[in-house]
Amino acid sequence: MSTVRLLVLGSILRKGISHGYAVFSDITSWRADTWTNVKPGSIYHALDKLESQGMIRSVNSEINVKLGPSRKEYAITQKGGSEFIALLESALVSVDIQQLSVGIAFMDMLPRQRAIGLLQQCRIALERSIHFLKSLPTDERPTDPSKHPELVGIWVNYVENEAATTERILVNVQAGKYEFKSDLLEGE
Amino acid sequence: MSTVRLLVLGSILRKGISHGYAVFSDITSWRADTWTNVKPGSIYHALDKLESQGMIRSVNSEINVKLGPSRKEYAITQKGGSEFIALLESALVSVDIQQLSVGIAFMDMLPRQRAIGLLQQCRIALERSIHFLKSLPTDERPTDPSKHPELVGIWVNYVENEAATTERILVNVQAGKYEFKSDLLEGE
DNA sequence: GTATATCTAATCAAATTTGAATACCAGAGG
DNA sequence: CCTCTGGTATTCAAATTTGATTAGATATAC
Repeated sequence: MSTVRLLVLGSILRKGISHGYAVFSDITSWRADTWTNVKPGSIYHALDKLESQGMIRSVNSEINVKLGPSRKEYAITQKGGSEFIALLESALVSVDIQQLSVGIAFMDMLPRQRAIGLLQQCRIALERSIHFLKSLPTDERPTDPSKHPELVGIWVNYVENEAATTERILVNVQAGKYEFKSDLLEGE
Repeated sequence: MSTVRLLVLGSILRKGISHGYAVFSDITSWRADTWTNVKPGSIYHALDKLESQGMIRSVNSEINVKLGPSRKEYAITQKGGSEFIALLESALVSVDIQQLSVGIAFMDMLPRQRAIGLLQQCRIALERSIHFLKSLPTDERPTDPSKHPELVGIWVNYVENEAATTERILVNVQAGKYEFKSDLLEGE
């Protein structure tokens, strides 16, 4: 699963009503040179797809009429809301750093406890992955690339680093850092 | 650029003559649960494309006739050899860990000095990336996801880790570790 | 000896992504 | 007022990737 749908739904949700170009500039402004190399084409495709699936519906808030050619504006439907949550939850347990990142970006849309639970699951998955990677045989004069010590090393490092990062976030979230949607309802 | 072409060319080069399924099992056996989630379809597509571009040509070494349905076998052409080198060099300077990994897997097909040069370039690019990421503003109560400290943190960590890994490999390669194609010609 | 699982090998339609192109509008400079 | 530049907004064809399916051959188990 790529992150485009999640990014698009999240971006629209944050704004209430949005359109392709706004989603695009949102997303690219969030870029860190590294993650999210999402191209405009993918976004418009995702929008069409999401609309045809009833996840978003087009609205026309004539409010924002200004600048340049006309836009198609969208809002999230109920179904789209559920889809967003589903995608978000699966991103937050992902071992893939791109997905995990997007999950972190939107984790505050979940109840804090739920986010904690998912991050813990993620931790466990990462541990398993480390264990697996460390079990791979290596060879200083590898017959095939898979046995190259540096190659295995890269991935052990990568996953260990991600595990540490996840752990740190988990600790912060558990300690009450950052504002979660749920905090507003119960706390205060 | 994805890594499929590089992986396919590299796999065929290592074997001399190969076919789709062999490339596929090669690649998946090299998997580390993490990288290279390359599906069969992509490989066969890449093979067709590479053949139509004259990078590989089909041969039939009736030598390996055994087991299961019949295969289409391929060998690398001169043009394909150059393409392989080009892809390999660009992978070795990539900041993307998937690409860098594949680059490491095949770096021994370059002269040692060339690999060192490319890894140094990669190091520099990573430093620049770290510098950029660290310059991004963050906010404990972020208005948009890009300012989330954890999100920026993930990427700083990720790139720093990759820089450290690259440095380590560089040191090893400079110290004469691993066998490079070029070593056989000059050394000994 | 015969069903059945498993490994080998490839294909294909559908979905997605890429990259380039198009078009609209506003402001700046001559 | 006219043209050029740059930001806004979307579209589209072509390329690639995905996921499921097909299918041959061999081994296994009954």
